[in-house]
Amino acid sequence: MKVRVRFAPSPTGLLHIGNVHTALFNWLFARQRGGVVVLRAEDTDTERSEAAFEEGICEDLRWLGLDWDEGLEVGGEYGPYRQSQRQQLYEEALEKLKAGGYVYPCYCSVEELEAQRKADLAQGKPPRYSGRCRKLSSQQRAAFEAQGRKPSWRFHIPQDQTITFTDLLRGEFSFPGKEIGDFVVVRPSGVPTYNFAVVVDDLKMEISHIIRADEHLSNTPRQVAIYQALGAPLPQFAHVAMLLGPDRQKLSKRHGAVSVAQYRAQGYLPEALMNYLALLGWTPKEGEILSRAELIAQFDLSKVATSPAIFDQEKLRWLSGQYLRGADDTRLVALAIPYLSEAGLLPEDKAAWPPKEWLARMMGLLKHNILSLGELPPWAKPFLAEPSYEDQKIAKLLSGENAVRVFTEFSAALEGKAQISPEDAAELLHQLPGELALGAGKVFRPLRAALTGQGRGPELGEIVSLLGPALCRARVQKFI
RNA sequence: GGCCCCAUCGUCUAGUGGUUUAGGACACCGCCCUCUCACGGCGGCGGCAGGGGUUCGAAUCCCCUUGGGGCUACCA
Repeated sequence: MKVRVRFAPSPTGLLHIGNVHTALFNWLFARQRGGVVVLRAEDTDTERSEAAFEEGICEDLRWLGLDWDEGLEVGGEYGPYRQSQRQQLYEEALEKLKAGGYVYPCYCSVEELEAQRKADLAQGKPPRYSGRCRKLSSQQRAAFEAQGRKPSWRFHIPQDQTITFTDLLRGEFSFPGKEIGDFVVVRPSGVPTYNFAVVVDDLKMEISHIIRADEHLSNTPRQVAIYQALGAPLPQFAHVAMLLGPDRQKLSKRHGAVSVAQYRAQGYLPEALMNYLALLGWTPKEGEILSRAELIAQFDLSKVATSPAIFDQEKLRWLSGQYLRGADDTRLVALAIPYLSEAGLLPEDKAAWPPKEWLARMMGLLKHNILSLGELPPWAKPFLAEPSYEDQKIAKLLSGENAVRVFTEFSAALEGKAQISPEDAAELLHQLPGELALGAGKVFRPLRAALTGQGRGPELGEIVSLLGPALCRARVQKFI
């Protein structure tokens, strides 16, 4: 069987980390099986759907490296790929359901239904639709129509029917029809509801495997009933566990950053995010830090966990650091530029920027100090701008009793040099304590303070080499 | 309220009846490296939710309880 999976976000907001988690599993599965990934927009919620959100979602998916073969922006033979443009298909499907006697018009207003629902709940009764419009005579229907009421269409589930299906991860399911009330399939406006549209789309698009979060598990029998009414075979279902926040509630805005865009903005590498997401609910046979290709090769849908996982920012940060350290320095320069510019550390005129190779050396050092690019600016400041010396501890180091001697000796040692390698700089530095008859800390700490205005950072020898003898002397001489 | 799903260190998890003094990773703590903070290396702390069964033997199988989550919408 040809593997066709789909990712079907609703464009009502930014790409959510929980959604992208299941999107990733779909993608890994399809890529591994040589299948097709379809991207479609579920925009039947016309109130909240926006074109801008759709574009943002596509952009974030691409950034993450989750490409798709068919659907939004790329087209394909099964289009259109936006539910709002598939009205014709839903109407045809509805006609089939009408012809088969599976649906009936319901004239209840939203207010009436809401009141009934509240009343049921208050009495401790299950809030299920009473089914009263099913028994309407044609005269009664005509009367409602005469009042100008437009009906919604409800799918009837016989009380004695049992709906069964198999989940790839969880086995057999069997739901008695009496647990499921008659549900709306098409609104009075003619717009289909999710449960109906999703089935029509998955069917028409010949989706073979529906891999989604388990919040959809309880809705699956409704969808199965529609498949059956339409005389269609069932796809394979796989309900993976959903992502939770630290408080074990469904991951939401309350938990801080929950959109891909936010992690992107904070300067996480896409491969780090992908790797981390893959580790949530699935464990590789070997290793943890895996490239895209390794993830695809090792992924095993049947081994995906059914218990929910908490999204742990700390581990993401660690992974991000791992990827940063392993990243190519030239690439890091390109990625860092927006953050450096934003912080005012690069002139607007590109011609005035330090050479790319020099910036690459800088990134080669600083990548060991950060976990995301967003943390870069403070560390980069001494290299791209004049350090500030306001910090009390720094000021103390600069005015320490031996500081002037250290600075004088250091400056003299660099005199006449146009440049110096990290190794030579380290060598030169290590001779200073002996020459001055001082402890190493008494020499290096004030020097670091004068050169960077900070008490921490890369190795001093590296700093001296990168800054160059002239700048180093100038910074130190201010305090002599 | 009804139905469904889930349950191993704080977190992600390995584990599918004996090979387990329950393994790894993050976080945390300590030590080493060192001019500092990191990075890196080494070590430590820490868990089978509870109760019944089944079995010669249970983290692993069954039941109950508890806890968490989801669905029950003219949201998706």
